[in-house]
Amino acid sequence: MGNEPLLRFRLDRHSGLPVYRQLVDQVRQALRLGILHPGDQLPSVRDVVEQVAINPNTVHRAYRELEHQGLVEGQAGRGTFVRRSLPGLTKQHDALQRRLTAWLASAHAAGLDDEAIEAMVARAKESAEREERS
Amino acid sequence: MGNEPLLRFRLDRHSGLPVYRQLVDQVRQALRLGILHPGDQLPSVRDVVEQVAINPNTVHRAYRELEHQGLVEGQAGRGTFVRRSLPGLTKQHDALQRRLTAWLASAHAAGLDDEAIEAMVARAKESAEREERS
Amino acid sequence: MGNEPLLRFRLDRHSGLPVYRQLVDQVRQALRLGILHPGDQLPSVRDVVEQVAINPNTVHRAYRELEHQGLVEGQAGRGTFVRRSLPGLTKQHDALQRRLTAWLASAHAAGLDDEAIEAMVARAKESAEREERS
Amino acid sequence: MGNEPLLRFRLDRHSGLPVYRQLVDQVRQALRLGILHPGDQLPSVRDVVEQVAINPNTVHRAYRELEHQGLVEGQAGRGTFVRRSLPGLTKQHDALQRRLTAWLASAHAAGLDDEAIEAMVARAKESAEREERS
DNA sequence: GTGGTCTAGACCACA
DNA sequence: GTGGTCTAGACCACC
Repeated sequence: MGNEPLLRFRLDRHSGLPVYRQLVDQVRQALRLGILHPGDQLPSVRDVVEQVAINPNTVHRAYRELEHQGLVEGQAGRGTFVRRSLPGLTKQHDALQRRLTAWLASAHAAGLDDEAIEAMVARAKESAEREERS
Repeated sequence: MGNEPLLRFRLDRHSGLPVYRQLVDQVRQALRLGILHPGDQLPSVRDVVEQVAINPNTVHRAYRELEHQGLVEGQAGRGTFVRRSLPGLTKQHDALQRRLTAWLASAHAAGLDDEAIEAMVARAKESAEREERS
Repeated sequence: MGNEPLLRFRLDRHSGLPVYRQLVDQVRQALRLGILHPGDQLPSVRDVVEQVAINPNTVHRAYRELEHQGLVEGQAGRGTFVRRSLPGLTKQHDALQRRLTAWLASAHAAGLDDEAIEAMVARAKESAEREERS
Repeated sequence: MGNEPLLRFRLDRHSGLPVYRQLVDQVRQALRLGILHPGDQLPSVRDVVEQVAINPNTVHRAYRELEHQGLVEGQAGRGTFVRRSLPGLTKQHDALQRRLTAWLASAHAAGLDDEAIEAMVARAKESAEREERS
């Protein structure tokens, strides 16, 4: 039976973020989004290696980092398993998600590229911080 | 005249992004947002070093990269100046910016932290990509 | 000036303990014994490599582990530095140390080898635990 | 007959020592302490598996190692039996054992935790070695 | 099969 | 010079 993995990793080689860090972030995100739950098994190191064509050590590095964060536990000979979750996004946040997705569509429609969108997000965050301090 | 610099750099030591890359990104963003225009002077290497406590070489490296991208020009003994701008955010985009800022405020109000917001943005982008492919 | 390192590592290849773990333990012990203090620099990765003839990655692994434990901080281009110490052995414990050293001498005098001494220590610990539970 | 096993294994998952090695060490220690004698039967693989929740292969591996050391002999279908003992701790060493146990109690009373005690033991051993060399 | 450790060596970012 | 990331590949412990 082709056990489909719960999680598929995607690497962005140009992001400047270390690969192991991208893996860590994606697992954390999956925990947040409720894609992974305590007890679930992460894709095996060898699976990930096949998926994204990186070195086993790099995957291992990422999984070790997650283990340090207490999110995951590697069990020799069995696999790597989720230990705890992260404060997640529940149904209450669906409306927010929809609004954001709609916003993104508008932004694309207005001809904005990825970097421009990044710039907007950054600017919005700065505004928010200024609000907070005041 | 107490020349206030047009641009203030902000480093995030935990982002995983190389420092020089954060500098480059922030200059590009400033060009997009219309904070910097052709002819404007970038903060001097010494200014930056004072601001963010990094090594001058790292600043040089970032400015060199921007020069390589044709965005900026170093003039020996005078400083580094903007040569051209980037497809920017015009007034037509103000509405978008406002909507996004409002969205962020709602998200914060809903108790979402930075990582959760990141997760939502990532998810929205994925939705957008799926749309595109279909 | 031949800056003498504060710490010299010693490996036991037959102990069964992973090398990186031996390094971690020795740094922790040095913190406990007051050999290392906050602000002190650990021997550079390359120094350790020369000292004990292991791979840089292994040293790096150990230092990263210590960093995760919050004991140490790696600063790119500068070195690795102690951040905080561990509840240490003060002068109040000198008497205990002397008694133990004397005991060890007696044990050796009685012809006990290392494994026998280990066995005694293990047995003493078990006695102590039994006491505790009762 | 409810044969109580002479030996109960205890695993420390965080010690860094391989499990099979912990088993081997504990058998050797039992031989030294006179808990096991030639002719005695080791706990069956199944017993051990129940006790400490590990894979039978790992127990086999440990027993094989002990057999290789000539300490133990596996008899197909019957069990694994002690062949010879190790230079042990006789009554002459009881005094030493008592002194050590007393020392440990003092150390605990002084508020030292396990790692601190380890540090003291390590330090005492170093002192002993220095003595020897001189 | 799984994860874990170690080696060898390249290249990058930073001071 | 420093630490940090990644690759390639061997071998071990465990299920």
